[in-house]
Amino acid sequence: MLVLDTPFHPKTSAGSVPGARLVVLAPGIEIAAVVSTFARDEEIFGEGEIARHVFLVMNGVVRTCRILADGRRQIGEFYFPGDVFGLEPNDVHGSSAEALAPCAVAVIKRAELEQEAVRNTESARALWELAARQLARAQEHILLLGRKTARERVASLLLDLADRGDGNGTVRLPMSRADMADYLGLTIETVSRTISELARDGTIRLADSRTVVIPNRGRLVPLAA
Amino acid sequence: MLVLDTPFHPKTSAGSVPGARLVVLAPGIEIAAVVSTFARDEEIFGEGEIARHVFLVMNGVVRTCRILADGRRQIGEFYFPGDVFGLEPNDVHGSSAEALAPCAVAVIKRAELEQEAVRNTESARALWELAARQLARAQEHILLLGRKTARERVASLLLDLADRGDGNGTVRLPMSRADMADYLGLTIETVSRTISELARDGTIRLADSRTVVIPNRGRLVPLAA
DNA sequence: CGGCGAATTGAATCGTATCAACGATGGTGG
DNA sequence: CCACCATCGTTGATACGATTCAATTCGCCG
Repeated sequence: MLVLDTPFHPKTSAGSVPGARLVVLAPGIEIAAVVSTFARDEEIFGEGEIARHVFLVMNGVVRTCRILADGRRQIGEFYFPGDVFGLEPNDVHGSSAEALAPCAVAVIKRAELEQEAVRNTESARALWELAARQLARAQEHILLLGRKTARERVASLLLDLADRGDGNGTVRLPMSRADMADYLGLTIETVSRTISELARDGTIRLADSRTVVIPNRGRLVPLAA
Repeated sequence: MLVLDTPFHPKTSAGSVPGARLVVLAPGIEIAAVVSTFARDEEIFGEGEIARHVFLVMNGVVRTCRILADGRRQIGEFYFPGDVFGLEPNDVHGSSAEALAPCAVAVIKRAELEQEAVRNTESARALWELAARQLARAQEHILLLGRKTARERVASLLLDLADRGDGNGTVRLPMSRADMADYLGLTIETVSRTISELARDGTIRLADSRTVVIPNRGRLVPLAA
């Protein structure tokens, strides 16, 4: 369940929302939010819950999941600091969201956001761009799941993580092999084997199981397509 | 290539756009558009082209595709009359779009649409909902591609098509087995075999290869999960 | 040091792809 | 109008990539 009254000391007061601060949802949208923290694997919202809020990752990492009746799980997306999640067209969340690692999340009231979009044209536009950008990422994910081999999927994820990290050639994997597998539509074992193969090739190097060094990005790129 | 000056006799004149009519992009967005027609397999826009327009299917069916260097193809979505496609966060189309069957498409200038969103708050909201709804469909597609078996994928598609069609139990498949395969992340042969199996079970009946009768929807639903 | 979850590795199995042949369908031109 | 050809769909045999099941190993925390 979502905890809104987590202890928190605001830097700024936003007036209308008690205990709130202002956060930058996107270039051009500054809005009142309450920051909540979540422990590893804690649920932020569940599939089917009423979507009263939109969320912004402050730090840590979040995953969204869908689960089939027999337990098969698919991760829709990983969200890093600065990313927005929980945008919904309906009033119900289509996926659940969980903290991959301990994290802080800005919780924005949907009603608040919609008012902001009405007040400010720039905000409305930024909001649309946010949704459209996520759609573009989803299309990339669809291509990966529909048509790429295990090796290509793993290479694609590593490159994506590298691009989202701090430019140097070292990628810290914030998620377990299980999370990678459920994102990539594979099993834990296949992900593990594939990473081992890439390391044996010399395409990557494993400092430890969660730290990948990419000595030559140009060598990994063709493997991702 | 996109043909904007296709011969067309407008029902209404929209003033600012010559040869244009007004179309309903979504409940609450009425906007000027020029209707263009496309032959089967004709490209409406290509991957990487500047995204100057947004499109509304008037009749016929459209598919969006991504192609890998070696020719592997993934269909992102099928669009039916009333559906909007070509929404892009960047200024470049991330997929190509082609007419699955001969079709008529309303072509809306992006600039025009953005002006409308600025003028009218309702339009801005509807535009956001459009993007978010497509995102929800993409998430469903991701679950299908990442975690469902061939049988579940085919069953899911048939149900989806049934729900989008005219309520009775007969579904006309507007696309080839190849298109179904590229949407479902399978091969033509697997799609064909799976449909044959469902027919052998009695779950569906094939009037002809493009016409599926679903005598008992309740029997197909559990097969889709 | 012991124990527990995460990750790796190996062997056997299974689902889907691939390769190949054949049948059905529809459009075209003689 | 019908024969022809191209395309689409179906079906069978085989191959292969990823999964499953099982056994260690690694890393971390008590």
